[in-house]
Amino acid sequence: MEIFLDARPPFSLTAVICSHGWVQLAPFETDENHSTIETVLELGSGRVVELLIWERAEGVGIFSELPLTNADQAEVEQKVTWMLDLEQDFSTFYALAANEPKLAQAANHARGRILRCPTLFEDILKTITTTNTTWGGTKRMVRALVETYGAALPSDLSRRAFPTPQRLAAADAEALRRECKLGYRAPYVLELAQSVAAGDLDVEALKSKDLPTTELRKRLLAIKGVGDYAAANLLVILGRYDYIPVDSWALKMVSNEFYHGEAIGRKEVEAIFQPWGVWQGLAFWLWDWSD
DNA sequence: GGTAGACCTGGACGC
DNA sequence: GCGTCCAGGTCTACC
Repeated sequence: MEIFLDARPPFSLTAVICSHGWVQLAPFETDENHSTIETVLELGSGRVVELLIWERAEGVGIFSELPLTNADQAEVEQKVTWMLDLEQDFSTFYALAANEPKLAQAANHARGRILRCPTLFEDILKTITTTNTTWGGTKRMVRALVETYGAALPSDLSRRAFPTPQRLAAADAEALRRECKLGYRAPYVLELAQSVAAGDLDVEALKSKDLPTTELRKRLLAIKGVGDYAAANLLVILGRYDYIPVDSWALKMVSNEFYHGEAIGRKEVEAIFQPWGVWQGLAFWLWDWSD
């Protein structure tokens, strides 16, 4: 069956797909032109479905081989709308960016939307697996989590959804360390999964626009394994751009672009983008570093 | 508030 | 093939 969703213009699915490396992490898949997203999703009903998302006039189409109940369809619509940030309005940022040559193409290419996972739980876990490792390591860890603990697609048992908190909560730290090569992150992942599964921590509530960014950051930092970089990365994913995710790559890029390659720290990065105010994280994210 | 050391893995390198 | 070194953020203890 097919579902159609509208997006606030300008919109480009390819721009969302290429917004960062998330599409390379299981269970996301894309085609060689980065024009579609395939993913496997475990729904609240317990059904596991495969979704194919493509761009169409004014929005996206979603294809599911399995027919969906009304409740399943509503959940798919809500999750895809969130994942692709279909309702976001970037007109204020585009007006500011038009005066900056390194950002002037943002509006023309409909850049700004950052690909999200269906749940913030998944985004947090994936962000933790990006810390203190290489991108190759991140991809291995996430693939192993999906293959070991994700629910299988009935029509193709080799394809799995990202594990729910409940599934991960039933694991033990040693197994996560051994099977998924999470290393010292294993107890952090387990603690988060168990807190969410037990209902002690409602991470999905952090998607709320009512929470001030400083409070939201405080709550993210309270999660074991989430430090300054991870919190800023998650804030950008959540559509809050007041902080810059400063990692070693950021230091290198900003140093080369603004400080003649000198050794710099987080404060120097923040000083460059501070004039962008509530948009500084997005200005940093979309900056054209190609020179 | 700032700093040092430990955490863990994989890749690069030298032997 | 083996051992060593290093890169990558966060946590904890300490000053």
